[in-house]
Amino acid sequence: MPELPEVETLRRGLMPWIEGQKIVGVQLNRPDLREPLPARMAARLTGARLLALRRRAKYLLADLSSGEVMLLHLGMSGRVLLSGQALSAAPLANYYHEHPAAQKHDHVVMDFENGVRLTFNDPRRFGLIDLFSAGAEVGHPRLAHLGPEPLAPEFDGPALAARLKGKKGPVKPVLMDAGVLAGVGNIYASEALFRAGIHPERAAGGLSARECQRLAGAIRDVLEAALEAGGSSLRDFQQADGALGLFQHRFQVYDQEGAACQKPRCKGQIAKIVQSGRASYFCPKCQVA
DNA sequence: CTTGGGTCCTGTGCGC
DNA sequence: TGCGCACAGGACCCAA
Repeated sequence: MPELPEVETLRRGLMPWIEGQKIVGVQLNRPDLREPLPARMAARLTGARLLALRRRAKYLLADLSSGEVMLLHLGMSGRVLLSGQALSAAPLANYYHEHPAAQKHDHVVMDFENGVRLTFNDPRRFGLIDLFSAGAEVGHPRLAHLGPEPLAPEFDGPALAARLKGKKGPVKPVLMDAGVLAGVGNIYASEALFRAGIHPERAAGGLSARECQRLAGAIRDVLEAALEAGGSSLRDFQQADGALGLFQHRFQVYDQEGAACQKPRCKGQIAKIVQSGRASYFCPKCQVA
């Protein structure tokens, strides 16, 4: 499910309930996700206090009082569920107040001292959990080679141009390369190119400074719009299953093949192509090759 | 070095 | 209604 806005929405949703809380119990229902779970994971987590919850790209990073950092990635199908009596007073509707019965693919369950329970569910198991000492974060193989954060204040047209320089491949898959730019996935790559009016098959390194300026702005705008939708869904949208971190968002091109282009006065029809094995959506009329 | 393709895994939705 | 297949929001690994 998750791209950067979903992960950030999840981080913001979890933070008030687990930050500063001590982990009092950890239940592991299988030894691995995509990779084996960290050695002695339950013992290493139990008794530690979760000091802060950060995000880098699509990774959540939890700083623990034990001096270790827990890294969590949701993969394609990962979800996090919060439950517990402590949430009864919450102004938020989309939490369980009682612990629900265990579901299929509930792989990791963590209980905090305030009674809040965090459940990680991931059918496809492309998710990842790692645990390492804080000093090992810089240089962690999953984090060391990530590109810049698109929501960081210093990310702008020239910064994007520098990342795309010399890249001969089509811009859409290049945008999805986490080493080029962190956190932009298949949905928002298409959405951003549409907003910027740039064809997904354009050579990444061939974009003009002006186009890079437009594209950088479009990436930031679409991510922020999704974040805003996530934030409001968190407050207002009650999900049937209580799952946190997902929200309905109206995409302008993603999964909209055949729909009318939403740009004013454009009579185009959204098209779908496959690039590097992933679906890309665009308007052939206003995104010129 | 880049780039494209295969791979991990389960669930869902579509066409027949 | 059942069955088989294509495809799904990520990201690594490897061959060319």
